[in-house]
Amino acid sequence: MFRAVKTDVKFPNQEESILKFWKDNDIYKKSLLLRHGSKPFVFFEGPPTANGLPHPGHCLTRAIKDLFPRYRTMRGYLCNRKAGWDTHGLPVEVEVCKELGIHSKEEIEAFGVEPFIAKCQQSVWRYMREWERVTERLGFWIDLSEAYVTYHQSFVESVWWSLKNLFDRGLLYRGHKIVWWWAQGGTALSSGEVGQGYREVADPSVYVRFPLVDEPNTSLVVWTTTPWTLPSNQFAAVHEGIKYAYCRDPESKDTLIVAADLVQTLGEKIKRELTVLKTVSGSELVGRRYVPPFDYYYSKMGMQLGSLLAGGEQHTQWRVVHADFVTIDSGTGIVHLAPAFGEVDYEVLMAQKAIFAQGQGPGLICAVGPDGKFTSDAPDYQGVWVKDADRPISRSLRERGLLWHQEQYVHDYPFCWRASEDPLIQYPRESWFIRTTAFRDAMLENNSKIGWLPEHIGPGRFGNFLESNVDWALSRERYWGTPLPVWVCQATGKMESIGSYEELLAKPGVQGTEVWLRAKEANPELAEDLKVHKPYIDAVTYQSPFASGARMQRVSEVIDCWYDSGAMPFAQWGYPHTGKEQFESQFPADFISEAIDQTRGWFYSQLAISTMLFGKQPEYPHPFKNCIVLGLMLAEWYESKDGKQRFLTEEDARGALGGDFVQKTGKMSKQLRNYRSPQEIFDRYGADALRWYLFANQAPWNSILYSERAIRDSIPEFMLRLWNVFSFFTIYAEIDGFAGPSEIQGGLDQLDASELARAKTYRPVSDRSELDRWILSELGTTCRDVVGKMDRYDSYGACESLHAFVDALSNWYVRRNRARYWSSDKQDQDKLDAYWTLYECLVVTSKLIAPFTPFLAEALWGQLTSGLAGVRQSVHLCDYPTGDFAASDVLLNERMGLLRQIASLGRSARMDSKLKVRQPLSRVEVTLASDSHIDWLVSHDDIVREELNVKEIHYTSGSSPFVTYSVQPNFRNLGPRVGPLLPKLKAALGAASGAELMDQMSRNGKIVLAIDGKELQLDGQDIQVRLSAKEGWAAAQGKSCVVALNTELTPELIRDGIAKDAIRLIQDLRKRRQCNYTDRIAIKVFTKNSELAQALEANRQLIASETLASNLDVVVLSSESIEVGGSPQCELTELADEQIAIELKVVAGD
RNA sequence: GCGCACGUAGCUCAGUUGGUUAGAGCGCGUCGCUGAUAACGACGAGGUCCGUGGUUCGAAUCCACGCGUGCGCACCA
Repeated sequence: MFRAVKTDVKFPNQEESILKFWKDNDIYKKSLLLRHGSKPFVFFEGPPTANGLPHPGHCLTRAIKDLFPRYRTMRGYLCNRKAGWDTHGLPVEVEVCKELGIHSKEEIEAFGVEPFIAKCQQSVWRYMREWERVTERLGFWIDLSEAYVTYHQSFVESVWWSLKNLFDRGLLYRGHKIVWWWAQGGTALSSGEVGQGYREVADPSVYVRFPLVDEPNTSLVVWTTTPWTLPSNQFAAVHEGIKYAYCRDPESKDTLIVAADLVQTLGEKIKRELTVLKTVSGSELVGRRYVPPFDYYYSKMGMQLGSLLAGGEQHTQWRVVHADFVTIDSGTGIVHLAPAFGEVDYEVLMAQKAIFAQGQGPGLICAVGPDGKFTSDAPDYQGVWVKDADRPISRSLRERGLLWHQEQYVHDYPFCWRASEDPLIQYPRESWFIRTTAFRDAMLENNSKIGWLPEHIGPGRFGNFLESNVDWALSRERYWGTPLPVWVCQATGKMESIGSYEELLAKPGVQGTEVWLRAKEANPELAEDLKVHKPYIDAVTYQSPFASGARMQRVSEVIDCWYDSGAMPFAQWGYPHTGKEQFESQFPADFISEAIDQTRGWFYSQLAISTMLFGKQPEYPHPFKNCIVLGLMLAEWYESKDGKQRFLTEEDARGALGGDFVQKTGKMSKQLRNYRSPQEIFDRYGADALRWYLFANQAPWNSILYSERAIRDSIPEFMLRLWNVFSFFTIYAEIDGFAGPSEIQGGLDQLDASELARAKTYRPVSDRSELDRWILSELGTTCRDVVGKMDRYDSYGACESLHAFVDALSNWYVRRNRARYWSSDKQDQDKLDAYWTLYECLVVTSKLIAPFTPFLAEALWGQLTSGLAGVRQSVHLCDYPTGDFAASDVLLNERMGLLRQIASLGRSARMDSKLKVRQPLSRVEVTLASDSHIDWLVSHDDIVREELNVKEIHYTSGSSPFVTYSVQPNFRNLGPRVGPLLPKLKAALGAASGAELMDQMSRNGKIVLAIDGKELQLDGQDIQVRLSAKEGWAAAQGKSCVVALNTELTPELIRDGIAKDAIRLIQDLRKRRQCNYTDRIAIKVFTKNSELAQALEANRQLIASETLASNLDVVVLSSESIEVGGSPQCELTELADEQIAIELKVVAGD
């Protein structure tokens, strides 16, 4: 038995109770148990950091991450969902520093590394509760209790294992790298941080002469925007393929060498004509020696020679070298190289070093200290901050005649994002790298096999990123992170890597473990996991295998926390120390999803690590097969026009500013607080509303507006419409005592059609009325469509399908069928068919929407199956409907679509002629372009008659007085065949009489035309016929039909219209008097107009039955007033422009 | 500066391998329905498909250039 539900449902409240139901009954666990042993669908959770509050963007990723696992689970897969938390790294340290009111490394050291990391460890859980609440409230089913945590010992050891693997294969190395250095803060910054701080500035740029050693009065001219790097010059670079010109400058005694193509540009710059003396190719310049502008190093090493590996000797530096990156886009085509202060410069140095015998090549020259000030190497500038040295250096060059030209150069330059006055410099720093460049091709190949959504990410953004791969700078000179598991022999400097804590303890002569033990003793609260962290792990040393008596000591660095996240596919299981089985069954992932900012983050770290560790075992792609790359979520807010009041909600703006405000959109910003907390959305509209909005409004990779109004608006168009259908069903099912599946003998499970078919009153679909067959056919089509789309990860398309179905169900099936539910015979088979059909639609729909709006689905399922023994406890324990239970009838769908179109055109025609639907009309003429569906339409004319309230309907596909025909070529067909003749053909067809052409076609089966003397035969497939309504008719036209109304009103039609109006008035009265649906009433109508009375009398039967009136009196009053005795049951109103009074009395309840 | 994406109605977005009348929802306007009822529905107005040029019988769709927006990369000396 069904209980009527209210239409004013409060979704948020309903969701809260469903959350409780899920929790109390362990539904999520059951959904997994149910699929025990099934084919796995593997999902990886990209770990969020829980040391900040979750924001709306996280809701988007979490909603998508929930959708597909739920769907696959219902499709019969086992989808484990292990949560995870990213817990290491600079963001955590920064957060703790803020709390402590410190920020430099010295201050951290002073505070103490030990208490510092203890604070870090605690801080990562600060917002855990909020995260868990948002996760749960959104309906994101994921196993939070089994979450992996990147600081846990097992995770750390797993990372160690992988690093040891790379180390042993020679892929993890220590090297110098040029990093972005914040000199004032004494630390390198990550590329992300650097990217935050770019700003446009004007820097001095100088053109400097480098005189050649072996060619008197001849100089190279180089250009640089960082004069302060000149004292550290080591090479000048040219490109072998570029032509260089020897030129004479009238104001310079030297002959100058610059790129030939730049001679003119440079001449214009200095406003003097440069005369080209000769040109040489770059390769002829390579190897030439020059005198650098400062002799701090040159004076000592200028003559230094080194032995070449290839034999012979060469000067170690201050030579011209070739470099690929040299272009003539700017400067002079000759590049000053200061390897200490530029990454590409540094690479050149390394390459040069490599051609010399060990120890014979050039070293790195660096006249600047880590504090960004010149060292004693450059005594003239010692202690001067590099940027402050630009000016004196230029002056010195000018004084010595080396400065050929100087100008301002405007460009973007990075500054510290936390101290925005401090420019960053590139600076050499020793750090650890992973040789990812050796795997560039492998990563590209692996990438090419990944199913990216949208597709262009693969070859586009991600592929490009891989193409320009550089070795992964792994180490961080910080505190809170996975310690780099490399121990160094204090005597020989030889190193080895350790793959686990146990392995470490098994080393000979281990010492220092007591540091941890003592700390733990002193503070038993300390998490056991901290023992593999700084500073405890640093204390552990062992006997060196490389030199007797020497100790092995860990290097001081921790690693980039992105490595942690990229290692999660195996580290989440502690693999290979533990969890071998889980790893093997849960790798690679079938599906992951994050926003596009993870391209260089988690997507890359995963792919790189996986490719390096596992190669082609298993086959590519791994570690993930499919990835939905989400767009960024944007904020929407309102502000006053003068911009004084900003970041308001729409409501607040309206309240505070009247209508005088503007809507703004932009990036979400924690600082600006330009978005509302997801919790507010949950409380006001519910999680399903948010989910549906996110899924159904655009393809997931588009950026999406987090708009409260849009979220609210997404409710009525789908969820509420479905709920109203459900409510309709329950109202009548209760009235009629429709038993539904409770009458079924034997076991019930998922209420599939086969189970329902066992009910006595359930008839085969083929025996039911056409509308029933139609909606079930649409249902089957929808199931297949949704499944096909979801299998392709097209959630947006699936929502479209679901939306269209709910629309058809609500706005056609239910609307056209209402009368069937009102029939007084409770056992009427047609009525029972209607119930069963609607019931089945609702049951299947609740399953279909379960992954999308899990709460609404659960609410529907719960009430549709209430009291049924044996039925699955939750819709999420059901199998997803695939549509194979009902043969879908494409022809029927098409025909019903046409019928709906005809109804719509009819309404349009009525609108045009201002004839409301309640006024019956005598006749409708429908003219169709083709006769293929006419017989069917004729057999269904009752539907259209009722829908359009007309007495008669007439279909034709032949000539019609309401319609003109025009014939057009079928371009798709004829295009390839007649090509260039098409425009003329089109014109010819247009010029001819449409009716005549159609005549010809029906007589001969073809049309023959001569175009440009060429005869063309067109058959039925080659033309398309268009209809249009002739002027002067109340008609409306669609693509393939025209609907025309006979607008003539006879007295009888007018009477019928009056009756319809009367019915409506009485119904309205019933409602206002709060009659029950089943109450019988007695009606008295008072009027002075006898024609009106006649109209009512003539339709007495109809009015009485429609309004459940057991008595209908029409009283014609002759007196002046129709106000009758002030009876409380009597009401004054208007009917057909006449005043009347209606008295309504309830006679009996049902 | 380079790369990737995007640019379609007032707003948010769809638009299949190019096919000649470009769609949806919201908003707006008009109206209807009234036994789902503080719900619902219909109809309508509204478009130089960013611009220019090209390919083609035919371009929102393909190509080139430009403009604008977003994101990423980058002192390419």
